[in-house]
Amino acid sequence: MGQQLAFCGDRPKSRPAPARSPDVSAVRHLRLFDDLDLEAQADILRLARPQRLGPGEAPLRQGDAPDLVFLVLSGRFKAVQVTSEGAQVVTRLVGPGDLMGHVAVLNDKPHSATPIAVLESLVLAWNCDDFMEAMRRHPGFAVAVMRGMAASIQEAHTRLREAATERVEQRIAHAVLRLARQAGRRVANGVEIAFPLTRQDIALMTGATLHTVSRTLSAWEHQGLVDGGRQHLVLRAPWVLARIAGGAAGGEETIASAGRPSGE
Amino acid sequence: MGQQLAFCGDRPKSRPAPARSPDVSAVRHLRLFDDLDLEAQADILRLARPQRLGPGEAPLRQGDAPDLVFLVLSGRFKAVQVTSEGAQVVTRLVGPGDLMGHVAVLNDKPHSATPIAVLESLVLAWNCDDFMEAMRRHPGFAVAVMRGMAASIQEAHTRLREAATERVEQRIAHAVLRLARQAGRRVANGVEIAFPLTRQDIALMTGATLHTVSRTLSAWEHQGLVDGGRQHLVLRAPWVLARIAGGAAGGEETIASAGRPSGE
DNA sequence: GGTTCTCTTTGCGGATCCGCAAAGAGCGGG
DNA sequence: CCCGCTCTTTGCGGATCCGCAAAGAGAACC
Repeated sequence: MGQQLAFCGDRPKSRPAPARSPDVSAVRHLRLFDDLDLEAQADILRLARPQRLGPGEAPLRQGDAPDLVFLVLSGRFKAVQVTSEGAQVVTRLVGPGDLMGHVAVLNDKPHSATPIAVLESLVLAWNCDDFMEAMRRHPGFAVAVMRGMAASIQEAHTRLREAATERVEQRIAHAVLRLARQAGRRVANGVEIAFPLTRQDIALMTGATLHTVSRTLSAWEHQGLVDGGRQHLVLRAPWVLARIAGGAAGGEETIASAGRPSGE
Repeated sequence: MGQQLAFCGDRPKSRPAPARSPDVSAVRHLRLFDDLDLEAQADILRLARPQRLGPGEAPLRQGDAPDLVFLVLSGRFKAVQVTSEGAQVVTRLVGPGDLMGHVAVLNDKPHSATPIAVLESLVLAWNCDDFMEAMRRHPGFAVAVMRGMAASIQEAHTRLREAATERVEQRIAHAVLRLARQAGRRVANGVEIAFPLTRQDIALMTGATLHTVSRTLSAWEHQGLVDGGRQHLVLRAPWVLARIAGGAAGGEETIASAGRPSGE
């Protein structure tokens, strides 16, 4: 918090053992550990320290020196980037199996965003030296981390393309569909975004204003495409939203007018 | 040059030695090989095959299955992504030391963009299996690859923020400054973008139209901030452009009206 | 239960920037 | 040397979407 830019090796290598060492069973189902044998998993986990965060809390802050790497076990975070002028963006949504802080550690630059918990969350924290050492000792781990980064790059480039070529309504459609894929839960009327999400959040993800997002969602609600609510959203007709995202003008489209939902 | 693309693994593991095995001296100055000893460098290079591409040529194409990974030794590429509707974006600029195709290989998905050479270029190509094997065998190499990916993520997120929060003129300013940093060459009147760059290219990088870019550059040229030309651009007053990028309105700004160029 | 706060909705004017159109300018090829 | 190509410039109308403003709705707190 108040600490100056201090690089990752300032802390003594042999620090006191963490309160409780996390159990392998907590992570073995994550794709990050797929390729690793039990011994490697245990070796990596031995260095990790569990940490719990409530909504609104952040494990690290934009501008901080990169000293820790986090793995999300449960819960969800939104990574918010703030410019010097005060403008904000949500660069990505972080869920179970995703890492936080590794990009800054690898770049050896200050963290470029603040991941804010939107749900009660459980994470594992590594000292960044330990994290790098784990990757050097277990190449399979390094490759798994890279896979996650590759997915992150693809998503960023996809959003970049959307931002450059699509109108606001299409971008919002893409955003909510992506949210449904990443954090959706099947409910009676459709797919629910499974964490508190404000219109403002969607605006920060799409480069639109709060007002435009509200107007768009209202219109969709009148057409029966979504169910809105305070920090709450249910997609009733994802396939129609997909058509809107794909470029169909949002005119007089209704649930019935486009292909029905066969498989997901 | 005219050789066909072969799938990843189609070729026998112990294939005949390439026409000429690339020399370690060609890559040892690249950051990608910084942490590796000579033996490791040689081991990785042994599997690589050099390839030359002229302007307009592409080592791989969007939609192709990921079978090869390329390292740029010299020259430059622009990565172009095309949507099904025909809209285009330039997702990134690739120069010496950068990789191409690795993201798709790691994701095990088709390539999401086509890197088009804008200069006579020399690259090294790995069979993707060999590339993965090299990373597993040399963790330092894997980490170096990751550093490049981390930089790529940061740049993408930066552009995402710009696209979401800035006006066109600011985005163009940011884009040309980034170009100058990545591919700039000091000349008498300022910094020259050292490869053929059309207004259309800048438009595809900023999410603007060709016309708006042309208008903006014309205005800057009248103010003496840049020297334009066919596929050609020289930044005469990068510090003023930096002010514009930072949010200063592009009104009656001249070279003299803002801080002078002390250091770079 | 009332108050306060955040979040959401909706209206309206206007700046930005696209989209179409057409004419100039540099460059290579026949 | 002229032709044809691509790239660039410039004008103009109009749609999109922001920015300001203000009221309504839901949840939390005392």
